Amino acid sequence: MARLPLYLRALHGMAERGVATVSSEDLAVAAGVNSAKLRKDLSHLGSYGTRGVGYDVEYLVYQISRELGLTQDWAVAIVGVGNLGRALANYGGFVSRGFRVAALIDADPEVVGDTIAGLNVEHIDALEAVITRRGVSIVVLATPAEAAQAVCDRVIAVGVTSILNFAPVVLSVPDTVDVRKVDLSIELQILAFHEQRKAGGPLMAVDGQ
Amino acid sequence: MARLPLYLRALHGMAERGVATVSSEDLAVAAGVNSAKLRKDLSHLGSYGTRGVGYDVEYLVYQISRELGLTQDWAVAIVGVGNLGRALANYGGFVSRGFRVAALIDADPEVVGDTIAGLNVEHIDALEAVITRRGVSIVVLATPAEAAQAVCDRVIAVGVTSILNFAPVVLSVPDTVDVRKVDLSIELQILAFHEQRKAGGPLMAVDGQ
DNA sequence: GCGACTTTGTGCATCGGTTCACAAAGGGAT
DNA sequence: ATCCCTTTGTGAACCGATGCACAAAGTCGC
Repeated sequence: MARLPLYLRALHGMAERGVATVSSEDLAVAAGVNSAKLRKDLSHLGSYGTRGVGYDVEYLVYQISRELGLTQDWAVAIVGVGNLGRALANYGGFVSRGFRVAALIDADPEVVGDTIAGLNVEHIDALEAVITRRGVSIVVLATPAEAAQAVCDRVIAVGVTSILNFAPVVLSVPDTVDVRKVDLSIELQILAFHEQRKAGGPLMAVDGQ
Repeated sequence: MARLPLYLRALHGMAERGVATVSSEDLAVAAGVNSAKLRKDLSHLGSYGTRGVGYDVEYLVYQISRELGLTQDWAVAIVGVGNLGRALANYGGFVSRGFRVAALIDADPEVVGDTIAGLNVEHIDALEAVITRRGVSIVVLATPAEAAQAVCDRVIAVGVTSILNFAPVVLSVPDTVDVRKVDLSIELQILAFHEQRKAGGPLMAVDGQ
């Protein structure tokens, strides 16, 4: 389920604060979900709590981490080292959760060779070689929209099946490949939509007759 | 609906390529959705196509833009000018869709006073004043997790009701306020989860007995 | 050891969204 | 003008997710 990372984050916070045991109700509040939903998620995942007590925080952290595959180390390549790619390379949230930025790749000769976040930026020509050699299994696309599909095709050709796409295009991929999309501009547009609703809905413009 | 921005992007591309009219089927493919869903979305929004022909691209662009509120100019403030905040400030995708970055705000005296993307970074003490004076209606939170809730409370207090949150925390807000969350680390965790599934599911570890 | 209380796990009803499939509507050719 | 072909708009079945409510299970105090 897509909510497990949310639970995991809440649990990590509790573990740090020394909480040993937590009820579904409390955890649900911390994660911002319904408690029945949370219990169903956890039961579906096979983990057991103790009736009358709750869930053991440590044990649950371990179970969810294992389910999510965070007990292993994932090598991530970031393609496209513009402003966004740079920010991602420096983002601390990746490392802390079992993800390791293993390669930075760009097409701009101006950028290739630079050192960012301790990594050497490599040329797009070496894309396939770098991915294969470093065992990269997840690729982050932070390229311009025009370049995204081509890069996508190339990384799929060398066996990558998980892609996080920041480029504002709909990637076409075989259905053996998972793509997750983050489009910053779309998020803002959705907010603007709701904001406008609050302000009284779309104006009653005299439409084309 | 949350899919309107997707349609809009596809339509913009078509308009640029000189396409005058488009069928629900073609547009659905371009946006990566089912054609019946698309037709239902569009009909629900009140726009009309022509049976036997399809939709007029220009007209549809206008209708959707109006529905999303993109005919007006939205002032956005970015709070937290770290790597991510900087990337967002420089991101071209905002401006091109009716969003204007009207303010950059940070707490770090080292950063305050810098000019980024043509804007002066202002101090967090001036948060309320800046938001009010510049007519900011959407706030982007790119602060560390610890600071997010406090900033959130302050901007809500001066009337902001739309927040785009990049900080990895669950914000607690009154339900008159819309919050959209983008958590980069969670996206990667979901990919890792699927990736692991493909590789044969969680290992059959000898669990705690 | 026993009873009252707490909390999990889940059956069931519900709900919203998705998809299918088709009738109604319009365009174009003859 | 009429017929056929294309495409929309939507009724209805379907599906998964959600939330309620409760029985089963286990703890804690006495």
